[in-house]
Amino acid sequence: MSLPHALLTELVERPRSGSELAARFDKSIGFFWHASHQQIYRELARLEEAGCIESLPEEPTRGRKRAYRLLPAGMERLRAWMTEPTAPMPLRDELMLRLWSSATVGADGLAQEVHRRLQAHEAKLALYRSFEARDYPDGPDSREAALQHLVLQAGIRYERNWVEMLQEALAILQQPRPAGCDTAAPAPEPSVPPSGAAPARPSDSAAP
Amino acid sequence: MSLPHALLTELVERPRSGSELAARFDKSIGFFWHASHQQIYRELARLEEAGCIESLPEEPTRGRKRAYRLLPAGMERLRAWMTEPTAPMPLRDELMLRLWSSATVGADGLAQEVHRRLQAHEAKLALYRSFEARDYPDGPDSREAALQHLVLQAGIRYERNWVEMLQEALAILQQPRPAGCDTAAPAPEPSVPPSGAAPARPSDSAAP
DNA sequence: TTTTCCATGTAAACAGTTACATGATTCC
DNA sequence: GGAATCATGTAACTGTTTACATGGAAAA
Repeated sequence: MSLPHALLTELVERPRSGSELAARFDKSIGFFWHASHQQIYRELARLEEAGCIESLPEEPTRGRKRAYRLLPAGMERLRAWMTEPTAPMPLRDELMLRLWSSATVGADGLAQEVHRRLQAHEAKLALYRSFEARDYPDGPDSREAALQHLVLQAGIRYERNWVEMLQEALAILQQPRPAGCDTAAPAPEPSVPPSGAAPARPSDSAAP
Repeated sequence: MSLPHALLTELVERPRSGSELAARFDKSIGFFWHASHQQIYRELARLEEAGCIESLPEEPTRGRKRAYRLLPAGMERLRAWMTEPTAPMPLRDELMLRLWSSATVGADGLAQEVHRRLQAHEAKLALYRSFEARDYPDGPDSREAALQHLVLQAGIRYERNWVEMLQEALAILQQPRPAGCDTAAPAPEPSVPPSGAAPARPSDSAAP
């Protein structure tokens, strides 16, 4: 239930249309929350019906821009939300699952996939760092800027984490084989090791 | 589409029942993929219908344990999945969104919430580290153990990231106010400031 | 036997994704 | 005028969560 509040926050500053909001979700807010335009339009309709926002061009027009303005009820809802408890969002990633599976199933072709993802995360890390260099070049920021800077730094750390992780994963996947295939060539893999072959099964005891 | 493959992976070693699988999702796999027991039972039914697994006690019994065994088709599906491309999972967390919102709406009571989350992540970090100390006490692991160790390390890094982040967030939230009002006192917010007023608005230019 | 807990489910609501549709604007 | 693009939607599907229901086993 975070999307409506993300939208309300964006409307505090000034009225915006769905496409403007969608564009902002690809930039700043997108560091830690993503939303497609379909989600945004649907949520805007809900918020309007709930009396949190109002459409400025009053008649519903398809194809023409339609800005929404924050109403007092929306501001109230936003403030109430700020003090509610949050639940930690668990780490959830398919590539991690595959690395786990590869320990029991075999690592055929996985190095290639890991390498692809590594490149993607490196690119994103570089992008975020360029944002940081451009938008926060000087020392300590004001309180407001510091909070937004912190959010960007979270994105940077997250990507850096992935880069380091995947580099280690590559090292493991390529370790038993000699050199020469660390960037582009897919690592040759042992074809189907027997299922019970893994000597260590820490997962069986990985809880108190 | 990762849940079925997570289940299939768990069934490679030996047949397991729904509750056994659910228990494992709270431990090892839970570091990077979570699933409730409802999801698991539904997915097991699907996998059985698809011929990937088979139920050992053949008649469907409600209330009694029901182990599933991996079938060749399931193993095939698992192997095919290992080479498919993956999409990076974007960072998505509600507390980050609130930190962002607090820059424009005000930070009332947020420090309290940040502190609560900080404690939760510290606890989880300590738990994961204890797993690591117990399950991987000695030096370098075998290839299989190294992969599973890496997954645990990813969880550790993820939690450590959060701890560092939230500590900084606390420092920011408590910095400008001398004392006493960092958790309860309302921050006066500019009621609809003119759009260009903020000194730093990196979000407006945070894209190439 | 009654209670309690465990294991297996069912049902409904919601969030998010994908594919597609339509009206307006702009550019040639 | 026609094509391309932008802005706003609709519809269907999948995945996830929440709440509840039921049968069996074990314990009191």
